[in-house]
Amino acid sequence: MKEKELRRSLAVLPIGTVMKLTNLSARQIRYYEEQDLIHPERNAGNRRMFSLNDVDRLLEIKDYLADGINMAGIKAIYAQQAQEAQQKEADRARPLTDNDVRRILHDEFLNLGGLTSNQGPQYPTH
DNA sequence: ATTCTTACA
DNA sequence: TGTAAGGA
Repeated sequence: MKEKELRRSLAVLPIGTVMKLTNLSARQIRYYEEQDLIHPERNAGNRRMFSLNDVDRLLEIKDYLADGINMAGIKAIYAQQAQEAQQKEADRARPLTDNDVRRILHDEFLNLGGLTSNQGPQYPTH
């Protein structure tokens, strides 16, 4: 199921198409790029080329804005998501250490006592 | 015809 | 954010 993501990442849409797909003005789209909320590629003629992921991202940005969130807020959201993604990536490559096991066992002990309510930190499964 | 950058009676 | 100007 990785061919799909590859296609969604292909930058094949000119700004005019993206404008119709998102109902955003070229001005707004370029401004969001300036704010590093999106990173469309450039073709040989310096024309911006967007991927389907870029379009989704723009629609997402539009929703956040409609909910009253400002540029800084949106940047913060994506910054955090990027951070969580990196954390997940880090856990993927690092096998559990003895300390990890101890911590996991300790946390489970607390959960059994009903001392906590929600999910605590997640650990690699293999 | 489209899109790009820069700038603001 | 819109829009005009001047080039690609």
